[in-house]
Amino acid sequence: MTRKENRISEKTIERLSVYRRYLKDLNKKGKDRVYSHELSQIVSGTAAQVRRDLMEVGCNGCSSKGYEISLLIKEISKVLDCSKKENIALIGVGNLGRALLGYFSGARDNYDIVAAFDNDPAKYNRIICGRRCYSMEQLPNMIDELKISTAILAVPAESAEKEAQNLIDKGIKAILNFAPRHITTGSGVFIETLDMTSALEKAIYFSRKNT
Amino acid sequence: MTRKENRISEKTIERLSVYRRYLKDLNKKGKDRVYSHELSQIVSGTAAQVRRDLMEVGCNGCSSKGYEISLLIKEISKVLDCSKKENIALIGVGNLGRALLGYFSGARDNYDIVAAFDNDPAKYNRIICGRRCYSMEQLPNMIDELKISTAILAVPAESAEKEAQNLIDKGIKAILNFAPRHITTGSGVFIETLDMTSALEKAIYFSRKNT
DNA sequence: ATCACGCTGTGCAATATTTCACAACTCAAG
DNA sequence: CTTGAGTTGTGAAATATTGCACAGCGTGAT
Ligand SMILES: NC(=O)c1ccc[n+]([C@@H]2O[C@H](COP(=O)([O-])OP(=O)(O)OC[C@H]3O[C@@H](n4cnc5c(N)ncnc54)[C@H](O)[C@@H]3O)[C@@H](O)[C@H]2O)c1
Ligand SMILES: NC(=O)c1ccc[n+]([C@@H]2O[C@H](COP(=O)([O-])OP(=O)(O)OC[C@H]3O[C@@H](n4cnc5c(N)ncnc54)[C@H](O)[C@@H]3O)[C@@H](O)[C@H]2O)c1
Repeated sequence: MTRKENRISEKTIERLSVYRRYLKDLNKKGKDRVYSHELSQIVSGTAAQVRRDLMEVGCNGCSSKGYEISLLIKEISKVLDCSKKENIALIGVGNLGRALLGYFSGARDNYDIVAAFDNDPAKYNRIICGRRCYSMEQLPNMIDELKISTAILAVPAESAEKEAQNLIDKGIKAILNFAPRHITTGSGVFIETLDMTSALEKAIYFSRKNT
Repeated sequence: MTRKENRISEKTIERLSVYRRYLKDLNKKGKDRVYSHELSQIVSGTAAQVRRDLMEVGCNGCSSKGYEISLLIKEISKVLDCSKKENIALIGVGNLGRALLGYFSGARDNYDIVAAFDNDPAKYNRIICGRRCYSMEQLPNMIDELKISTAILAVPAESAEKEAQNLIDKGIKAILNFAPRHITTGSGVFIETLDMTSALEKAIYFSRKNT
């Protein structure tokens, strides 16, 4: 029994999130069982890959009848979710930040953007999309008070590294970064950068290269 | 000499885009040469990987002096860019769409969101972030007229598949999709889905699992 | 009861991607 | 000129990820 636990890969975690969202949809539509080949279509993979992913959450499938949807949702959630609702902080309430705030605050079961932060005094104490915008000075207190461990970073590229380091210093454990900057971290903090520009340039490239 | 050309991988294309952005920054700062190990830091890879990526664009490095930045930018651009400026369409001018429009229209060298489309009549003909919003009926004409081959899709999840198919039917060759839906396509159309929700859920998951 | 069918779980093969490691090269200093 | 430090280009190894294929099982039809 080494220290190296059964670690689920990043790719699998992403797919589990996608499966769950789809399963919740199916559930609402009244469906109660699903086959691996149905799930495979929504992630453009194979049925085998789906079954492998689902094995990671403690394999519930039954031959010939597929997987029970509500059970699957429960098992995936047991892996993805914390026991209590997760509090998220948004840093940078600009054009993108506001859209994210409107999208992610409230309405989700397992997490919620509970506070927004900006360094523009004009925004302090304003309520934006139902959430109050605080000054950066209030960040440490709020992190402690609300037990925030994950942050969304939507500040300009120039400030991204500085603010990321700031977040890490204050105890944040994961950052979803929208600034087009790679963020280096020695610590065990998880950083996911969603780089829309490179995604768009990739799309443009393949618009010419495919078929 | 088979039909199977020297195809550059998706991952490499993404990194080339990131390198180029960084190189342009360095260039502005007056730097004129760069080593592979410097570039490796901004993509959290190894120097060897960077050198491999750069070989794909026609290896320009010189031992002991590294790569010449302006040449590298030129060579990467030769791979990533089309000869003329690429015209992009935005479908869905909601909260996210407006942010994207503000961010991606104008100011870029090699591409530009030139037109926005929505199915909400209240938005028709309004100028948003400097770009006119058209009705969906005008899409085919604009695609032909402006030779648009890449589109950004920012419509609600329920409409995403339908509108994607619509785009494909009208001749679009690549789609950057922000709706949390997988889009299936038999044809050779390139589809990149940026799923912010699964990215956030991944971050939340690893906020607990790291270290 | 039996059989055929279709699905799951999984060992193993196949790919894809990354890293290692080193020969070859450049340059500056002595 | 020679040496040494430092870098590139790249074959080969190492990993990571995916796909194949089949045994085994549950189900419904006969
Ligand atoms: N808008 C988009 O669609 C889009 C697309 C791709 C990438 N991005 C990236 O997302 C980030 C945000 O983009 P945006 O369009 O919302 O920019 P924005 O300029 O509209 O908003 C930035 C916000 O961050 C605040 N801010 C600046 N420095 C700060 C700091 N040090 N601490 C806290 N807050 C700070 C500003 O006051 C402002 O409210 C940028 O890095 C941008 O490159 C945006
Ligand atoms: N806002 C965010 O930060 C965010 C984050 C993650 C994902 N998304 C996804 O991005 C997409 C857009 O999000 P949003 O917040 O901008 O939504 P939104 O409701 O603000 O905007 C949607 C826009 O699309 C238009 N529209 C609807 N159906 C259309 C159709 N068939 N053809 C053309 N236009 C149509 C609407 O009129 C509206 O203007 C959604 O799929 C959402 O799930 C958004």
